[in-house]
Amino acid sequence: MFKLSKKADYGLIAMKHLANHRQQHACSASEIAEEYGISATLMAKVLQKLARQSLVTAKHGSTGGYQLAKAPEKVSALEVITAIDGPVLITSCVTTHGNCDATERCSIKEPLRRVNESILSVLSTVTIAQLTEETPEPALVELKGMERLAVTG
Amino acid sequence: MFKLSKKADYGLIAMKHLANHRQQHACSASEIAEEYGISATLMAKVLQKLARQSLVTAKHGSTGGYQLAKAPEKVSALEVITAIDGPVLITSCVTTHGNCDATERCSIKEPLRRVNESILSVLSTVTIAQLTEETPEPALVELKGMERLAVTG
DNA sequence: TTTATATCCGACTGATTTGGTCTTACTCTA
DNA sequence: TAGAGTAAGACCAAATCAGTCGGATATAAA
Repeated sequence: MFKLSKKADYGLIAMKHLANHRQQHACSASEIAEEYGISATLMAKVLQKLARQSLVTAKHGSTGGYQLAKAPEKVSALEVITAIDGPVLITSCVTTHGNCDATERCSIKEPLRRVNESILSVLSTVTIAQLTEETPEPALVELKGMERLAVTG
Repeated sequence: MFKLSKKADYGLIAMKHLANHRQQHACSASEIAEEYGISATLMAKVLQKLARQSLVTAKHGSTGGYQLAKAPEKVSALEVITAIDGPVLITSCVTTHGNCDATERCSIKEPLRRVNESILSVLSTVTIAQLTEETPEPALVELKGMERLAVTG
């Protein structure tokens, strides 16, 4: 398939929640989990990963919880996704070091890499602050040559 | 994760191969499979799916094989991918009918749907004909507001 | 200092998906 | 008619993923 893992989903939801409660107290994992009907331990695990990548700060102790480490306008969706799922690579051929077992034979590696970069750009353009239902801007990207093709999906 | 299935990969490779041998005879599944070091039966399966979606035409008999049903400039990568893997949906929340189990609580459904559409646009812009190593155009898409953010990946 | 609360971390399990194979039937060409 | 090839579905094994559990650690309050 071609989709985010549920953990990445939860990560985005959590980040959005923290952004909304930025001014207030730190939010505990169970508090966020309860609000969206997600297992508390699973949400904790997701938040731990985000903390390890310094996207959120964890505060220990009885009044502890999580808070955003940066302003929500400074955090992209891509950062959250890679923090949880690792690097975003659309094909097995396109790895970080750029090789697959059929490097010489595979004829579409380079063009797919470019497609991959385009998708990275889309994801890095979207910030946590923009993840609201009432985003004013309807289109996030404008495609070159879009008039040639209609979106078939 | 966030990547294409190998079958979709193989589908793109096969389509590209058929595009390159367009003028010549029809290519059998085993011929393509051998060239790229892929199992023949697996490649056959992939090609069968493509044939069912009318992306390629199958010719039976001893001189049979597969041929492109349309010009390579008229077939987008998105068509090939959806033919093999089904509809492209980046999150579990974003389904074709548009619901998940936490519809009311989930606060990022609509923005993610827009991100999804952007990715669909990217994939639908790329054609089989463009899947060559020596594509003249370096950038496939141009992003609105890209100057605000650098690609972190 | 003790106790309660909360995060942290790694190991573990069960279910789902996916890559890949095999078998059988069908279709066309020579 | 025989051979080459496709068509289609069942089938298996490996990898991945969602979600859980338990213990360790750090903080705050009594």
